[in-house]
Amino acid sequence: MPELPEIAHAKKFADKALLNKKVRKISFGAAKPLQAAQKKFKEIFEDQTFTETQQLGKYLFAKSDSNKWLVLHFGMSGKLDFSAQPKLPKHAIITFHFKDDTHFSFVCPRKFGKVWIADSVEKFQKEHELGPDALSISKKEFLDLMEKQSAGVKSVLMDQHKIAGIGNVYTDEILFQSHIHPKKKVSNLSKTELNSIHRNITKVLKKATQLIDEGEKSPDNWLKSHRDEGDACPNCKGKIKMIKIGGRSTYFCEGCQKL
DNA sequence: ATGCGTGTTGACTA
DNA sequence: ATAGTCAACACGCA
Repeated sequence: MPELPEIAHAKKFADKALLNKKVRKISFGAAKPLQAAQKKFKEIFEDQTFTETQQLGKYLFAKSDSNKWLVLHFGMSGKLDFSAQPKLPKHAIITFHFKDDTHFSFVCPRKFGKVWIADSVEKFQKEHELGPDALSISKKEFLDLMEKQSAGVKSVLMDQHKIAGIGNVYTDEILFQSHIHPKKKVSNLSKTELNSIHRNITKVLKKATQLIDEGEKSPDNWLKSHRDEGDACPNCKGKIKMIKIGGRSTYFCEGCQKL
């Protein structure tokens, strides 16, 4: 589920399913994702009410009346669930039960996700050395940041310490729409190319969020709809290539994306 | 049935 | 500084 657009959608889901309801009880599943003791979660969030959510990149925050924040990172397989069924979803890591017997769960089959308790979003961001949210970064900030980078452009865009929120799939999409090869060194990018990347970060992430909210799939002219080696490039009809960058499957079009 | 490769995450090692 | 490995599970395919 887990890049900025998916988390933005999850935030809206949490606004409806979690906020402004008194938490009567909390239950737990696998322990690995929990970054504090079960007892702590109970002490801080039971008999309290969540009143607001925030997002920073791939992280979702929910503030409780106890003045502490619940922080969720979705890993590769995290999702939110809300239901009135007595049976909890499979792989529920932490579940908040309400008075009317409904419950809200953070579900994470592969257990790469994490759940923290934090004092504030700002403090969490600082402690975890997270960069600015990909949708809040201005063109000037972006250009200043990129000026200091020398690595390949995909690696830089995916680095959460530099910009928070862009993952494997949307990095490929942003570079595809910017007509830039994922291995091109940031130091070799022209001003025009940097501007194009910044514009496409905003464009792709906003559009993707809107599509997810509406339950629509990605447009056919997006690379995201063609993440398959040998598939036809929606631009030039050439063959989509797959290479590995930092261990991640990277899809791109050799014809459209030049080094 | 059985086993293998793959994948939207990040942290760590060399 | 970049590449490789790992973590844990579901799924598709041979």
